[in-house]
Amino acid sequence: MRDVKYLGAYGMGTLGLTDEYDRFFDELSRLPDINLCIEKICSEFDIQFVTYHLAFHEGKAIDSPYVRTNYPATWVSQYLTNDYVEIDPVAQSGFKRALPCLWSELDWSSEQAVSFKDDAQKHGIGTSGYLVPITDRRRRRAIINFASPKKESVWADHIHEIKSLLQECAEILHRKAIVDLYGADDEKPALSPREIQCLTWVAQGKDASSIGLILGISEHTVRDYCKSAKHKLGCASMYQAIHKATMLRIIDPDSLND
Amino acid sequence: MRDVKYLGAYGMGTLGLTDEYDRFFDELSRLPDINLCIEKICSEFDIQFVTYHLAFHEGKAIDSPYVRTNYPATWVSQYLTNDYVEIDPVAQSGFKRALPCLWSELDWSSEQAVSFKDDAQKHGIGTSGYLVPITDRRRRRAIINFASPKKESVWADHIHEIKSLLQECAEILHRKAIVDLYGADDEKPALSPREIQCLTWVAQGKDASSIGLILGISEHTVRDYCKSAKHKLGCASMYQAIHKATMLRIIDPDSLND
DNA sequence: TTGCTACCCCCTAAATTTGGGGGGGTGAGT
DNA sequence: ACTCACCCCCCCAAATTTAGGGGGTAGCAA
Repeated sequence: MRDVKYLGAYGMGTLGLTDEYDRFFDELSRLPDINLCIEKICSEFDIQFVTYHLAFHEGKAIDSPYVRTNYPATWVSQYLTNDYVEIDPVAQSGFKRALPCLWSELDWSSEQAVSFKDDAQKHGIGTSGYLVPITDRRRRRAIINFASPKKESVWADHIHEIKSLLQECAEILHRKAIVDLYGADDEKPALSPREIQCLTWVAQGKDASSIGLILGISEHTVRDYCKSAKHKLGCASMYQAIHKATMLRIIDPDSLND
Repeated sequence: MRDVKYLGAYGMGTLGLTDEYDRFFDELSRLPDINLCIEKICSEFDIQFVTYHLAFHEGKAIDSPYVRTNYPATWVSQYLTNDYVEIDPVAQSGFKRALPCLWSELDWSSEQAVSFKDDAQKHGIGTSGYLVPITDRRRRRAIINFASPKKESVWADHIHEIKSLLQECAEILHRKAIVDLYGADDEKPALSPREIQCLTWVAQGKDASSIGLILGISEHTVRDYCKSAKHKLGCASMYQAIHKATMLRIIDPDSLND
């Protein structure tokens, strides 16, 4: 492993940090395979396991998360065939929250979470980890996890120094995954927040005037947002727009609780 | 392994066969765990691997197929982290077709399929297998696979004798999975074929009169189906009904090609 | 036989959506 | 200074949906 320097680590913001690593990130971006990226990240930052997990494929008929990891196969298999994604606090909150955090900051109190943690340890997964959630402009959600056998206190310090670097790594992984899945980086319909809100309320069964009241805007405006959303999605009717937005998971009732 | 008798196997229909196995199926149904069922099925019918795979959880935020298998962990992991579900001819056609078939009857000609098959063999999966797809009344789709290292010709004969027994096993596995996931066996909204058709066309952006033409019924009737579907789904508006039906995967554009 | 339910089919008046137009305003990026 | 995307508001005629009201059949169970 080459010598690592963490300069300007304390609250310096992204620029000071990533400048030093421009070359590293550049090389990382050029790797042909996410698995290679994962290896490179591990050796660069003294991390044991890195996992990239995209919540869903858009509109696929078969549920299959996009997962890339260097976890041992036994653990991957165990995780899948026990539906641990429903239990794992890291996945559960990771796909909801917006900010990165240490695994230790999450809620591990439930009985299920405890036995999950035990099982993870049995499979050689350390209890120290760092979670970076990503929501891109097309509302795809992914979580990137960095895991280590280090003691929590040591790990927390380590993370504190490299958190913005890991954020950058996470974003690179996500970009690569998107390219892998969809070819180009992006292009498609990106609805505005208001459009999404209106569509979501419509999908909840509200009519334009109620939505106007809820959002504190005119019902005409609500209709305008629906109209533009429909156009952006390239749909012939609002029904189709609702269907498509649901398939693309643009409509997400959870977001109404914000 | 206890002595197995396959009587009345040739075109006898289900009754003659399953009667002999009433007790076996009864015991199978009572097992507390799908994995135990899988073991029992393997030893009863001289099968190496059994896999149960439900295509999706209804309306979950995170894609996670429900999989239960006795495949080796390395293969499960490999399958997941290489998105083999997108390649595997068994999964691809299994989630579309209605009738069981031998793996050998599927299309393995593509380059991807060939390398997939090679990789499977490297992980100890034989090339002989039998696929049983299931679509239940709530339109959930599952595939159940029975795999063996036997030679194809021997395997085909073996399957020919026990196919209706395996069908029954598949259905038991599915019922157990549904109980596992949703507690009770079933209850929810079951839309009529016409209702589903209308909803699906609406979600494609068609209006009532076009749908009437397509289905060869009056546009009024189309509206009636939409109305009753909306009521069955307990929705306030058709938009909500489209959203819910999409989440529940009742709307499935694939079905329009039938 | 009755009664029930699920499916299938049609109609009309009232309400709503659609698709077109017209105005504003802000902030970010070039 | 410009464009562009977002945000916000309004109007109107035509088309569509909604929510009632009618029918009918077939199957199943009491």
